[in-house]
Amino acid sequence: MPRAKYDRIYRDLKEKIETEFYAYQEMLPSENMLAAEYGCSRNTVRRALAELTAGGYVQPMHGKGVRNIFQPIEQTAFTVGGIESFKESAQRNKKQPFTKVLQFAEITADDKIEKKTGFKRGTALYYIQRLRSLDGRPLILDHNYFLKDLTRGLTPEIASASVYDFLEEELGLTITTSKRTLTVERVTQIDEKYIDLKDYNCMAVITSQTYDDNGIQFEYTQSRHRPDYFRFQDVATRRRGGTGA
Amino acid sequence: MPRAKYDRIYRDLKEKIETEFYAYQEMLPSENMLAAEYGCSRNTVRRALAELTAGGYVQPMHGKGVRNIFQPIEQTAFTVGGIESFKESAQRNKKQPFTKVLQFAEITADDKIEKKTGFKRGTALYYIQRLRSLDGRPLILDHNYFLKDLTRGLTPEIASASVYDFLEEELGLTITTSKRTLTVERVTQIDEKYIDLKDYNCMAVITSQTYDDNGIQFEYTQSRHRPDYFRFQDVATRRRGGTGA
DNA sequence: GCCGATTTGTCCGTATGTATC
DNA sequence: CGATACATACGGACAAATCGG
Repeated sequence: MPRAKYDRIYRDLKEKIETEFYAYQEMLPSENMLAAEYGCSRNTVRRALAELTAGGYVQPMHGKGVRNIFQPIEQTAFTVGGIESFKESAQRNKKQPFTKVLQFAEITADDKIEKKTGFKRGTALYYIQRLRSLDGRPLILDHNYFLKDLTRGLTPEIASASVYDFLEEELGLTITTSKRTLTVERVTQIDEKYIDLKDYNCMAVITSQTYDDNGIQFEYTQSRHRPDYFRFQDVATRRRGGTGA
Repeated sequence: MPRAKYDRIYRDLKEKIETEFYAYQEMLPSENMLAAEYGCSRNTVRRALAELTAGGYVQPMHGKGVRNIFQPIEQTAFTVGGIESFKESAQRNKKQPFTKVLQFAEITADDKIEKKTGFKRGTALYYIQRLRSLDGRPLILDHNYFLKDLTRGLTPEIASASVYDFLEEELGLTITTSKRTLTVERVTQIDEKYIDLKDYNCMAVITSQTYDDNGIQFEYTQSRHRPDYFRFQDVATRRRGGTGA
């Protein structure tokens, strides 16, 4: 698939920022310069810059220019960022991933599951429980609920490889947005059974509802991380007034 | 301050979504309809919709329309979202805030502080330690480092009221972006001294570097939350290919 | 302080592509 | 196939902020 022009510009600038072609705190060329350089309109450059801004790479300053504010981070822990499969995250963190499927079942949502996951009572689901290891060390316990209608054909084999690869490449599902909530919860017996927690008595927990490009929620996941190997990153921009986002 | 047109449209649509004028999973009017309705160009509508999309309110579907995917969340814990002062967060969570200043000092950054906060050695800083309570219950311990150059005039009195109000309204500072990292850390003696942790032996920790509109980092904060009253929310959108953001 | 050049911010109208129905 | 809807891209206009002379 040929990429959109703004996306190529975005990637090119991102690369230049990450490799410090532009230094930290340095000004990028003006929008007009970039437009000339890339042979496109100013609007197209602005679109690429907007995405860099949202990602915390640059900071536009009215009347002055656009400043590079990207600083590389040290990667000691397992860093969670955008919507990624475990395999992709492991790759980005340069760790060897391994997945063990602990449970694989087809279930029907009851009232309790509806309240928890958002799937209506009576909906057919796959329920998967997996233990994730990085460099041989078990760190994450995943509980997944997948909407069977949209993920038909899931098997334990796929669950131990990559569900997202299967959904996107085999089923042609387009994963779009994910609403995530991060909390800290007490360890459960299952946590203790599979993960070496030292003396920690709690886990970092990410619960997420993920939607496809039709706006249909096809996944609910609770991902329980060993606390000392967990790190979540985020860039926020300030919105004044209103009720707040 | 007169608001931009796209911002008024954004707020209006957000309001209509939150009050369920548009039902969950309902289609919004088409972009052309909205443009006609608001008396603006389609581009302006698209800008408002883009922000709603980024906030997880709607999901645009190529060739079909724009779907409302907003679901209100229950607010049992203290929910952290965008860049907000403690006062603003408390308001949004409908709790009574109270702040006790435990320490207030003017310091100079040394190597250790530089490594931790990103402020260069030799930089003049304010260091503030505060205990935050909601509805009379102490829940959060904040350690702030403010760049003195940009926050001159800070006092313990301001620290117990609202630093952000002071910075924005008195000093005219414009707070723009914040890079945040979320981890789970062991409790410290200070945590235990001020916060009733039951038998929890860890805290939810948000560290953030905050920038003004000149791209200057003026704040480094470590915010330590009692785990059972902590909740962090986020909406992510999927980016395929590349190295991943 | 003023003026003009530069730069980002907002908004418009239009054209074309692509997906859905 | 045609109508509708979102996606991308262009070019232009003007506003607002900044900076140098």
